[in-house]
Amino acid sequence: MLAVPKRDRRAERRAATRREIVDAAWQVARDKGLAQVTLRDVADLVGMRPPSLYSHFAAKNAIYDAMFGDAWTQFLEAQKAAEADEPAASRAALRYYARVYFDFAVAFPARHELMSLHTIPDFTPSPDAYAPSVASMESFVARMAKHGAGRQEDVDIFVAIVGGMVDAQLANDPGGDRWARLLDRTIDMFADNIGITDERIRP
Amino acid sequence: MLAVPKRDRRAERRAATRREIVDAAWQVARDKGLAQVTLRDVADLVGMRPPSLYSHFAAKNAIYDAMFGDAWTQFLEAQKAAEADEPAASRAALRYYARVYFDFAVAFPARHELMSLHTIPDFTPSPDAYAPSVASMESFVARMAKHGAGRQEDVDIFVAIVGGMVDAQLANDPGGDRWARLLDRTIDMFADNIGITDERIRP
DNA sequence: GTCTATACACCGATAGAC
DNA sequence: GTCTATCGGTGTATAGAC
Repeated sequence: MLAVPKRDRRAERRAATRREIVDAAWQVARDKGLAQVTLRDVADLVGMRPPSLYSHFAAKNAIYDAMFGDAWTQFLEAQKAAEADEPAASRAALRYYARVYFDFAVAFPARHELMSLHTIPDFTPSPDAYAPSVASMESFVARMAKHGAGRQEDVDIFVAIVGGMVDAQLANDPGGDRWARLLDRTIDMFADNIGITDERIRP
Repeated sequence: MLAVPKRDRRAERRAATRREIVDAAWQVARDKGLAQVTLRDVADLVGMRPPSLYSHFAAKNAIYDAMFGDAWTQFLEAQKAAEADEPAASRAALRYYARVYFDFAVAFPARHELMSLHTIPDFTPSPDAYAPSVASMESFVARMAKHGAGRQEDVDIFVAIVGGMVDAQLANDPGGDRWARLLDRTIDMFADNIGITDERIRP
């Protein structure tokens, strides 16, 4: 027997307020940096006093937790949206997966810092917030497997080198393209190692 | 005309106290994390009151700055010490460079965080503290050039993928060897791409 | 249920006595 | 050079107004 989908206006309002708070926290993170998010700044943006945030989140880290889940959900959607233009050829597909992740990360460094670096003291994502990250990884592994790169070792190397290119770009040439230009060639290195025989970029 | 090297006992004592403070800060970073270093904890370890630290460092970030220079000086020395066992064959040499950096970074995560990630808010290394990092990079580029991998693009990719392996290891398998085991194969990918023809590890 | 007012402990930093 | 005292700012907890 199915539950009747009765609307709960109170719950809707609560969820909307939580959304407002998380969005405000994103804005502060974008403007001042992830670690510079303070409850006072967030409260100012949503028109509350700082302690009022505790009616919606148990602690500051609970806001980070919601942001973490939010960020991976955003990437999951970006991943799904990117399916439409996914190339059929294996080498081109690998380049495309790397580019989708790279561009997503570089577009919003504070978000990438929260998603991938473990830089916020005493913050560990909850299982709920971690779920979209796992879903994204599972979807990614399935696609890698289609191109003969689904072994854990292959995926581990791919994830590490793409992450390394992102971090090098953000740390050493923020706003530039010094490592972005080298991404295709780096993925070709990987594709050669896996044994993919499509056309490639010469060093 | 050479300056007479006259000893300055006052300056020596000052330098020794600075060393004590920096070492205490390293210990706190090792025990609690880089961002968890507080002036109170450092002062406790050296037997001072927190404000007394300001007689030796202008600000907390000045301590981080000294640690940054210290860390890269340590790596510079590790690099020099590793020269003795450097393999002659190019592929083996590249693997060796990567391993020296990887092991150094993984041995002390908080130090690596300070050296490579830019995770401390409002901290930018001073030119003085940056100098040993530049010296280390110049020495590294010269060695890469000996093996035909001295172009900026080659070095950029090498640095990014080794850094990516380190970060993946520390973030996803701290204390383990899931990415450490894949480092040689990853460097082989790079060596193949450069056109080095020594023996290699098959995927 | 939601928000405010108040308070607390801790942080980096400064001023001034000794 | 080191101390005490103190400042403004932070995350957090709680009592109570509405």
